Amino acid sequence: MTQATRLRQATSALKASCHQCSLSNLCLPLAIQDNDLDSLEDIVQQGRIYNRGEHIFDQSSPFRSCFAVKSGSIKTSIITEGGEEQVTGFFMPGELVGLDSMSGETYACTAKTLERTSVCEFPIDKLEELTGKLPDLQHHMYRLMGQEIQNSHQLAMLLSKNTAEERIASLLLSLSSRFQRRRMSPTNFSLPMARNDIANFLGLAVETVSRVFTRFQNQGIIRARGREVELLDVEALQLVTREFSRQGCSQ
Amino acid sequence: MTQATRLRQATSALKASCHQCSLSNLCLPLAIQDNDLDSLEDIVQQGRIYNRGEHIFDQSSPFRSCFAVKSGSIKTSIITEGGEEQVTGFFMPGELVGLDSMSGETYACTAKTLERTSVCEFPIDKLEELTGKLPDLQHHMYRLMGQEIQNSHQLAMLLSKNTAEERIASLLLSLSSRFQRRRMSPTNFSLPMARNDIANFLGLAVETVSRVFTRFQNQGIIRARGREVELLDVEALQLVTREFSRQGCSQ
DNA sequence: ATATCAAATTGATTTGCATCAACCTGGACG
DNA sequence: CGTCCAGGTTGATGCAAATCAATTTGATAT
Repeated sequence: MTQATRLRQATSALKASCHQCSLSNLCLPLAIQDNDLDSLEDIVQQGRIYNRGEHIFDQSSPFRSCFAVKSGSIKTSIITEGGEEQVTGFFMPGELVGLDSMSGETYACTAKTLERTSVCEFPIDKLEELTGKLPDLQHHMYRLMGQEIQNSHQLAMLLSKNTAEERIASLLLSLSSRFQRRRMSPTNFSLPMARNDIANFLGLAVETVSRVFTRFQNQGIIRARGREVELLDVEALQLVTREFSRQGCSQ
Repeated sequence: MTQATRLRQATSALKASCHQCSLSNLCLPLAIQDNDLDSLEDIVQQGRIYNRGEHIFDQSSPFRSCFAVKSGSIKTSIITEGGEEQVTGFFMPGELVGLDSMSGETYACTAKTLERTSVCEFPIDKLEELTGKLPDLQHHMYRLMGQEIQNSHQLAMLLSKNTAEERIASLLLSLSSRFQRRRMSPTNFSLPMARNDIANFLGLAVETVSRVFTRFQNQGIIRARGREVELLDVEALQLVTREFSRQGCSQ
């Protein structure tokens, strides 16, 4: 092993090994032929490990990279001039954070870890260069960004048309399916975020979130103690999310 | 003029002339060097003229193209299983419609004209191919999609944190600045959409929109008669949008 | 002109959730 | 072991906006 190699491995900006990553079927490698994976590995940087509550990047600071969650979880939020916070998303392993910032020279939001979290960093200039060479990767980026727009539209719809119960049921189901895709239990999981974040994300007061949780619990739909949640009746939850529209087209 | 040329010009899929288009400083050409403009013209199709209320594309139908508004205006909306509509955006000349659909094989929303409207059509496969060749164009697409995500986050914030007055003031100011960028009066314009669409977009009841309009009118902030709007006191409007956060950080 | 129908306005009442306030719970730490 | 404090729960009250209901206005056709 040369000194240079040893040095490179010692720096914090280690190359990540997408080849061996367990998330390669969720993350960017998903879009890439095996023989092109090297070129992705060439640009990716292994980020350091963050403790709970640390900032990955801050709103208004220079936009340099997108980040893929490797383990742990992240919340993104916008801070208004008045100091109000609006949580815009929660991100789980394999998901890409920072796409909304592609519109400018600075980050459009702040990304904060919800627990001990590790990430992979994709410097945006190199990523753009690479997507120019790999049509499949470019296509995947478009897909991801399109999906992000849709998610955001879904959130807007939830906020403008649905009751507190419907919003919370939707969030629980969304988390459930995302845990499932990551080969974790879809009915028995630990919420990565605090009630406060849930409330903020869903446009509710903390008290309301709390009340809905206990109401669901009393109805036997879920069992919750702190952040530990068990979905006892998924169908009932799905029913809740559609309650509004069911009334709209009854008879 | 050869017969072939004459024929080509007679078909509905005429090539658009981006070179001569007055929107070239707003639309995709914005991102392209003059000498590359030809390659954009090669893939763009001049769409037909649509009357008010016609559909440009429908949710769940095969996703083929993005559309740039040439004249007129468009609203996009999602229809839920329950038949509920949620307006997700309004689009003015030079703006690109359909970016949210890049995530899948079908359109994620329905695009409907709000008035007599003409569009340019960009077949998505050709557009992707071209963005692979023109880094500036690719960069611009990323920017546009990132902006779309941000817009949607802003909307979510508006819906979850702001009062009816604040939402409507925001919309009026957004329209105002967009008219201004198009060299139309920022204080004197005609709303392209009905009260109903405004209400739906902002998560309000039509009655509330109506009431806020008259309240603003009585306060001398605007003058409105049907769709004709005059902004009499822009500063007051801006103040309304910040009222919430001002209270949050007073003292 | 007049009829017709959708869009918009205005008023009265209800309601879901925010807000205010008090109290619990559990983990960190001296 | 008790203290502290943030995070969470529960209860009482108020309010902004939805809903229900009735007109009015405006556009299009007859």
